[in-house]
Amino acid sequence: MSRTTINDIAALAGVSKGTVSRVLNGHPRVSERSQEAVWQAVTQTGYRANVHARSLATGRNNAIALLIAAASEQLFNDPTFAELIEGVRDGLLDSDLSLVILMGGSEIEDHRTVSYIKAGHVDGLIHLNPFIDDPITAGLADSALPLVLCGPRPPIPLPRRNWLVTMDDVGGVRQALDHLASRGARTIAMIGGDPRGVSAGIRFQAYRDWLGPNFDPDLFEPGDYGTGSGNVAFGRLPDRRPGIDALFCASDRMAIGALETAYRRGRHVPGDLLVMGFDDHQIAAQADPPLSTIHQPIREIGRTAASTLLAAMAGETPSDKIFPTQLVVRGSTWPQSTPTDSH
Amino acid sequence: MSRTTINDIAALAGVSKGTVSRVLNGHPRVSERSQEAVWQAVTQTGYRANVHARSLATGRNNAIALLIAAASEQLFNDPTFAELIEGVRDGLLDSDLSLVILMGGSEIEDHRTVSYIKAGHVDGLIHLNPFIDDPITAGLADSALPLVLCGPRPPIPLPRRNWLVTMDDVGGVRQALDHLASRGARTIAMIGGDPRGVSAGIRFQAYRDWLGPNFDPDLFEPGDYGTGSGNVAFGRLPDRRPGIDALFCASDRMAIGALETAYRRGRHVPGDLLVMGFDDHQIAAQADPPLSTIHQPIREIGRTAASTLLAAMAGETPSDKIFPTQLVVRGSTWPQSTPTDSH
DNA sequence: CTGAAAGCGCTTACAG
DNA sequence: CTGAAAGCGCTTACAG
Repeated sequence: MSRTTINDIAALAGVSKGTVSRVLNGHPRVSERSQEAVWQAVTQTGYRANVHARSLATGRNNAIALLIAAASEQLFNDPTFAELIEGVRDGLLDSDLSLVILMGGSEIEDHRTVSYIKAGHVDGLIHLNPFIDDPITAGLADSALPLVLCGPRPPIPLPRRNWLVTMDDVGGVRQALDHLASRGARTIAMIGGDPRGVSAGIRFQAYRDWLGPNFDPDLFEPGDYGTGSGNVAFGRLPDRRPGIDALFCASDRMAIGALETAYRRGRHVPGDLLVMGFDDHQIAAQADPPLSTIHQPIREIGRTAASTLLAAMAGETPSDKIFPTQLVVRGSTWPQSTPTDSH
Repeated sequence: MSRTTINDIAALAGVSKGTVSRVLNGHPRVSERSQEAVWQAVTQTGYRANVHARSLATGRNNAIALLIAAASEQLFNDPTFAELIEGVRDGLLDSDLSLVILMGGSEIEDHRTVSYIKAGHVDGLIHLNPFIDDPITAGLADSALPLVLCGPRPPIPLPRRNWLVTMDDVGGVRQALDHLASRGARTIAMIGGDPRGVSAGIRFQAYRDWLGPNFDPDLFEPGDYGTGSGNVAFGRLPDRRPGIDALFCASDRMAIGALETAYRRGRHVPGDLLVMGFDDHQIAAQADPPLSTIHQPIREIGRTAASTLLAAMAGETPSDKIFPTQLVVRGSTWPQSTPTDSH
């Protein structure tokens, strides 16, 4: 009934437990004979090393944590996260590290997450969406663990060893606005992202800078990246500021919400309103009309975050990675196409 | 630089490490004097016990795993999961167990998840959405760990010690269909849920049983719980089977997709089509018209799953819990209300 | 109430 | 190539 241990294997294989350990860890100088005997005993018994004993002996955990600032419904509604997580898992696939997902949100949960990490459960960290004043990140300020941020650096102290793997927010915003301008837009409004996140502020600033003297606070409405907030925001903008002929949204989902509201209000896209999203999720291509947007290589960001962390944990010194975005033009800014249901 | 250990605390407090351990674990018989000295030393140094040493000594992990069959985009689009997870976290809040989230999907990931559990990282399991032929559950068939299923029992061998915490699928379906009938529906179509999951089959069967001799395969269309699949499914149903005057969807999101398609096709809800969802998410109340639906106490299911597991881990023998559902009537089946935008 | 000691199951220099 | 032994940092009977 009691679990088989390395001693059982040693006895079965007729070697010392030191040799068992060497075989299990792929140590270079072990005789064929020993190897065979050990593997035979291992498969026969279904033996698995006790991870705690191993960690205690080596000081390593073979686990990394995926940090998520808050587990709101919004988060779970956001395809970006699903893709980012998939990417990270991809990047970990041929390491044997396990991935522990930790979420903040309430004070208790933030505290618990920080505790878990400080208790030494993991060897490295990937933070998916640091907030501006992120309590988890803040709680780790004096940690020696390597941290990879998927997003811009928040303005608070970080662990000493940290890296950035993200995409070029500012460049993406410019691509969108340049494109709208090239399509003849004169008055471009913006619906921004969740202001708790760092990138929402950066995208807003990029928009403001691009407009320069033409910037008008009435042209901007904050959102939370979700469809509903796009609906609401575009319900307000045109009343407050007439003459809007183009709309740039910080996420595809908000753009789709806005599209819906525009439709209900009888505004024709792209006929009398150009609309752009940001993300290039599946939903963008499926929208009616199909949504022009800024493509970000989310999955690759996730993968790269993982490989960067692996490198850092191996003692290398990887570099930050900022991926370029890419303009994707579809019906919502494409005057030629007249979207119809039939045909 | 090296981490403080129990020995450092013992030295600082002037007691043996046995006493330190007793204080830390709240052992009943320790002198005030020792307690104070130890806590003082602990706070002064910021000491935290090494979890691996502790686990090795006690044989316990103080961690449980939350299993998710597959991390598709659909999953992350589903508010049910967010709520369920929140509920579980709620239920764990005043234990000091940590929650490790493990996901399956590909073969590698399923294997990895099973491995992680078998390697002895956790003391208990909560499975959020067992599939009919769930590879993770199957991999754990001979496990001695307690398992709580949030959903119906899949037709494959489970760990010996398992419990169900879920809601009454069949009752919910009947409530919906009875309600539609009471509103005068004659020909009720259904859009079903993700057929990989166990409850989708049960809901379909309940629908079929309810219709009895009136059941017609052409009235049923499978979906995946997501909005898009509601759109698609309701795009097909009326063409294939004229005369449909009511639609029951296995999720609110599919119902909203169907509502959209109905709107575009000029069908008036509830005037010439009654529509019901299932879940009672926020989005149901916000839909246009507001969606009648079947309320399930998701958050409480999550909380109860956690407390049931805690009880099982403490050696008690909790009972299964099947929560009743509740009918929620709104505009989509409420003939009196004529939804309009402007008041 | 508390100390000394054994033990949890591994890994890894150290000799040979 | 390999065994014997020390050590990782805790917990917990066992005495006292």
